[in-house]
Amino acid sequence: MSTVTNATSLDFEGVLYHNFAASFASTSLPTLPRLHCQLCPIATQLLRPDFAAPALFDCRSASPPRLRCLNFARLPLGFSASTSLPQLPTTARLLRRGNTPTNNARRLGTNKRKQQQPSSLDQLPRSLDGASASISTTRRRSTRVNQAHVARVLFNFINSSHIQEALSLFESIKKPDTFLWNLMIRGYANTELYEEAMDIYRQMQDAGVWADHFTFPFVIKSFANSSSYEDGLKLHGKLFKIGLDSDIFICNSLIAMYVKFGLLEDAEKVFYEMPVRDDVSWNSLVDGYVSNGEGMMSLLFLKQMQQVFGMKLDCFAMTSALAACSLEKCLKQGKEIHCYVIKNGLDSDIKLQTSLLDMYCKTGEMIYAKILFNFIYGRNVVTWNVLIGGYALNDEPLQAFSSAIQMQANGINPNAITLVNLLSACAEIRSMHHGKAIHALATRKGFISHLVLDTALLDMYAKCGDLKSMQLLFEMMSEKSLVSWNTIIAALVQHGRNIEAVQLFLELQRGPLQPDVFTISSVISAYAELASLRKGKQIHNYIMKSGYGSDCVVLNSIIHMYARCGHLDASRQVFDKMMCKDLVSWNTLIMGYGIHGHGKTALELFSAMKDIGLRPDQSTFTSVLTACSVTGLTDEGWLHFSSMQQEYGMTPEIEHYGCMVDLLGRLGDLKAAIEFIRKMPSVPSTRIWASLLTASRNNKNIEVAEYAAERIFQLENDNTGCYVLLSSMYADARKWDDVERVMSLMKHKGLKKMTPQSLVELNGKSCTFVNGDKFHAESSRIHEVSSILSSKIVKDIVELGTIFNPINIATKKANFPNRHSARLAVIFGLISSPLGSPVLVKKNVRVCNHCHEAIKLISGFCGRKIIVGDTKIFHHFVNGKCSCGDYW
DNA sequence: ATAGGGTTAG
Repeated sequence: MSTVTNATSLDFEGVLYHNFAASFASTSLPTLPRLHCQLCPIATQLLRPDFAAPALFDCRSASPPRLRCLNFARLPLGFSASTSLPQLPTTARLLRRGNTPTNNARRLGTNKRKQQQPSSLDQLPRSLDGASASISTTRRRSTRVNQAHVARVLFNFINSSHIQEALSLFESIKKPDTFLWNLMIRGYANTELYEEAMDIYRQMQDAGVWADHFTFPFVIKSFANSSSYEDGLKLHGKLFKIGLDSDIFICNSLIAMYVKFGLLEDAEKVFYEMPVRDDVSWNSLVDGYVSNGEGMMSLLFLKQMQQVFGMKLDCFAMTSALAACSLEKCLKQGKEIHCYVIKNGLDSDIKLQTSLLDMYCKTGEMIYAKILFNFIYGRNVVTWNVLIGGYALNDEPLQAFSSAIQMQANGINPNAITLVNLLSACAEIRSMHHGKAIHALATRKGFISHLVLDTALLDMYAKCGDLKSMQLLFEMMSEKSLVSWNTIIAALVQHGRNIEAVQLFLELQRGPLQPDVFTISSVISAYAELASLRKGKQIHNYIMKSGYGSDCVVLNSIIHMYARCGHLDASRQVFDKMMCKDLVSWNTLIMGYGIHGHGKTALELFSAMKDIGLRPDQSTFTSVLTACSVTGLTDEGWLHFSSMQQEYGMTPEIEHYGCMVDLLGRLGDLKAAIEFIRKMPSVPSTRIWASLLTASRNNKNIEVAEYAAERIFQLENDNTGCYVLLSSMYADARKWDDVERVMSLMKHKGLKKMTPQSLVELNGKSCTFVNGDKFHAESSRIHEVSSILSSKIVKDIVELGTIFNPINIATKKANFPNRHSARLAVIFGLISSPLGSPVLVKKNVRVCNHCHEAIKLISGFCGRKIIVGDTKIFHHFVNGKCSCGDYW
């Protein structure tokens, strides 16, 4: 890719250091040697006698979590936590187990062979020849001795991960017994070669050798990790038949398998029905809840485990519990666990410390995180990655970069995940420059292709607005996950390329991957812009029937979809019925009321939201300020704009400034608007200049319009909307030469004016109109009514000479305002629907002022409510007035 | 001989 080659000469330290030198200088992560017995300040605080560790049950959140009942009632009478608690203390167990292989490869979906560890076992034969030789010597002795020796050799091969040697030896054995088969299956399963493990198991069955209680845990693990759903369920049935379904090891493996398949109820069933449980059984379920997104359930289960059944939490339980706290943003509970960790002297466990650090990062407590980080002994690349990821997540991209530099200064090399975290920091600050540098670095370091890294790159290009690079990279990716698909579908929707988004969605469905809630909510948004209420309702129905009907993310996008389809009541209904409203649900509904000009209702919702204890975020203020600007609530707008800074300590973003420019424009004070833009702390973007252009259009100020347009063209010289708006302003001012100049400039640039279209829906059928449309079955009636209406009520608002150069007026017939698509659609809606019912029209471009004026009059004349939705807002025309207050 | 754990993308 050219984008990569341009930047390959850049080097990590160089690029980052030069660009972030300032922030680097101010960062002072201590490099002092630290004693790990030294108590960190957080610990001191947590251990103070007056620190009341909150109960885990005290999980107060604004929206009640989805909780299933903990079904301890299902347990047989006299149930105790365990009848066979582990004999070994936890630390000893850990030591005994040694370093288990990381499961990164599994999670990344790669199935690469693990690097073979150098053999440190002296008793191991140097080569297979040696092994065969020793076998042939033993062959002379009795068969029993021979078998035992082969078993020992194979055992050593397996334990030292010499799988190839083990296989050759295994294949040379005439009739391997169950133990030898088990060794082979274990060897493959423990080196993440699950397909091979399953293959050996099948061969074992074919050979007619009985599998025993040692065989199945590995087979189940292989099924679980290779997503062999059907095989897994079948195997459970078989275990029941042969009476092995109560073995503790097998049950624990089954719990883990069901957890991986996302079948929590089945995992619970195994747990409740197994005759004996140990800490692994409990921990597997605690972890099962978290990894399936049920953090609250996990914490409750953990509390029960501890309080009711008197189980002591070990490192595994606490790691899962911390993940649950991160997921549910339960800082108090996280601190309680931190407290527990310190009291039990577990603060030397690097994995547990990293989990604690992650919890503080995910709950947004970066100050705590940094203090803790400084006190972690033996920080590794993962510890650093968590910190860097924390900064990226908490809107401190510069800190993320400077931490990466610090990390290297401490002699720790970045890995692919470090770069993933840095890419999200680049995306955050929309810095394509740094994003590309990291792309180049990733290439040089040989991290490409890495599925997650590639996906992070997709996201970075998407957020920085370079959809071309994004699509190019997507096509080049050798492996794509659902997240990769979701990233580009969401990006296309965000950039208004809805048709392409829907096409990709259909393409995705043809492949092996199944869409999830994120895919579905993106596609709902695409349909919301593309299609109609009818299509929207169909999708709503489809979703309610599918398993996604109670998902918060999906329901939020349905709220958005109905609002965009002009059906605000439906949005409200969905919102009211939602069991799990989150901040996004509120933001979406407030925005819905905002774009429909119901500013007061939007503000009422905003206070209701704050009353239940939800803290507004940047998007909430975008919704609130949009509502104020669309409805013209100037005082409220300024009030909320300043409260977002003073009360909530937020830095307003471009969108917020844009809303304020809209408000100033609405007052007609263009000077104040320009002054406001001039004083903005960030560089004004197209969004800002477009607001100024709109303001000058509404205030008929050509000079300011030219100034704003010039700025827009500097940033985006292919902004079609800007050319069109400018030329129509020149037309209104009868500056025909300028009209010609702008239009020919546009033509010269190869830009095409978007064909205005209006869509009206009747009896479940949607009809699209273009300007001067003659192809509709009812065309003649529509034009007839149009001319009657024009002559009766709107004749004097439009003089054709004011919008077309008299010279070529004859050729512009189709574009006469009384033939504009919006007018045709409105009239068709009026004559085809029952008297009194409202008419809804959707436009793909903004409404022109002639149509706006005309539709206002038509609504008064017919006594009908007419709603016209454009790309930005919805105009509600009632009794000759429009909800937008004639400013849009 | 057997089962479970930390970081990442929307």
